[in-house]
Amino acid sequence: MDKGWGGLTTLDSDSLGFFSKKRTPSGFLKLLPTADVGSGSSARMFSRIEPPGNVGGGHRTAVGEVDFFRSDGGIRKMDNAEDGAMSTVKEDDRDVNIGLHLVTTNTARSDQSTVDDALSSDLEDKRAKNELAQLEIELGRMKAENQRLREMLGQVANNYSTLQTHMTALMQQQQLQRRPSNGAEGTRDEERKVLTTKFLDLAPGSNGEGDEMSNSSSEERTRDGSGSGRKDSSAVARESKRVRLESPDDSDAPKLDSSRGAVDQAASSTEATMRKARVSVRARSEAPMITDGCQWRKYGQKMAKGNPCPRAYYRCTMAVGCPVRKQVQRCAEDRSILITTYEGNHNHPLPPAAMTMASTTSAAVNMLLSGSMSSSDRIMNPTLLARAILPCSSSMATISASAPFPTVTLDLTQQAPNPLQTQRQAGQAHQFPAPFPAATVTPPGFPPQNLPQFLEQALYNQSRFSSLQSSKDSAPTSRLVQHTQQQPSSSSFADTMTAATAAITSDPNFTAALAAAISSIIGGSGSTTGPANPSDANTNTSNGNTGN
DNA sequence: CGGGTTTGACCGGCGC
DNA sequence: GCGCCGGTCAAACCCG
Repeated sequence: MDKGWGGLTTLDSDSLGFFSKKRTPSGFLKLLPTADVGSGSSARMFSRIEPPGNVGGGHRTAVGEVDFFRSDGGIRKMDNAEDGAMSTVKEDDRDVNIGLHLVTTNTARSDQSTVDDALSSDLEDKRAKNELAQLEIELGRMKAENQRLREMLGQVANNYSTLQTHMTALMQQQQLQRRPSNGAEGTRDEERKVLTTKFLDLAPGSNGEGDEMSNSSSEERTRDGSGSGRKDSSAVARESKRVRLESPDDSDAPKLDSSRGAVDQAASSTEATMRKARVSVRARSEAPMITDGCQWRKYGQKMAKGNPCPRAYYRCTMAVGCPVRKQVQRCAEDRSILITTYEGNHNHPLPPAAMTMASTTSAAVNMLLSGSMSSSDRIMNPTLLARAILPCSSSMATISASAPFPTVTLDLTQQAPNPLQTQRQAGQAHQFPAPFPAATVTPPGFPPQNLPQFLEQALYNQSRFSSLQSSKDSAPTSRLVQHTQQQPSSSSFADTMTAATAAITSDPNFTAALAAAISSIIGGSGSTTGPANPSDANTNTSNGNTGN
């Protein structure tokens, strides 16, 4: 099972947990393939659990002790149902979504005992083979179903993320309008005007231009390059040409939810700019590449001028024709800092683990690159932007004017000034609604309910880092989890934020995890999927790079 | 054997 | 026009 599916794996494991016991005190239980009950329903995962001896279907089953069966109307319990294991998955000629029969095999039948003894060895072999075959079949079916559920959940998360992005942007805008202007801000207005003009020159078409964009990413790219009047780089020009050749209609790429319609339209104005813009994430990490939930294939490496460390080029391989590229390079001044620059827009769903943080951070990215946040605030209030991106961190977001593309730099390497200030900032920050539905299953071994779920997810990512490290470093590195577990269950959101901030700033790996989460959404306001690259395993960073 | 990485070659933009 | 530079390609290589 894919390990990169943090959120979904937990969901699956939870769902499967009930089915995971293959034995009862009295005998085997088996998962059998679901009968053909159609497709498209997440509830159609398992059909029945049956004793191995009944595989052939002709074996009379003992009295069933418990027999849950869910038809369209719900679950009913059939006590002492005879022949329960072979109960059809149809009921009243209607397909049944889930049938779960728990039938024990502890009753020996005296009338068949002699025959059974004589044929016991053959039967055992056949049973073993049948069981193996059935398990393999079921495994395959479950994998397929699992994948389908993941896609569905990813789509739901996508839709949720997009909606939340817009809502957060609106909230941010309202807060800005309500904020009374003081003297200090007045002095900054002049700077704002200058830099606003500068930024607008860098990122044209953030509002009206995108409305005319087509749905084709390649077309958007091409038109973006030529229509803006700016001279685009050759890379983008060739890129658009190649993308058009590789996937002229994106038919190969997994489609997002077809019902996105309105949301897509609302977001289309920002996507064009986001696709052109780059987002650079600076994070301390000893690993060669931060884990961001996507799969990347390295396609080149160059020595960049002015940096003794090579720059590696990656492209997203989670979907055919995904245009997203990223560059990974260490900072020349501080080689413990990993600079990851993302470009492009995913054309496939994002993994839920990344989507959780993504839904939080995409708001700021959208604010930065769309018109929902005024340009002046984008430029001159990086702290606000950073808080929008990471409400609990002291990260800074800056915009580079010298880069060929508008480049947002998220610096996750800086430390929180002090706890009080952090708390105050956290209090001012929006209380983002949990980006994931409350029904999301908490990952195993994870702090329960109280922590805001995006932090929870981030911590879960961190736990993944830790688990990866644990192969090298035997000491469990669940420091952050311990921090959060120390929080009183009734603590307020701000208190939790403060503690989380302390945890964040004290652990470089967590910084990297946050960077990874952020980066997973960069270039895509929507979407994607996939296991983390196994090679992305972070190395041990317990050397205290953050200087704490 | 398939997929990922490495690495030299190639291409286009840009500055002089 | 030339050289530098960033970015990409693709054959060779590596690895599980």
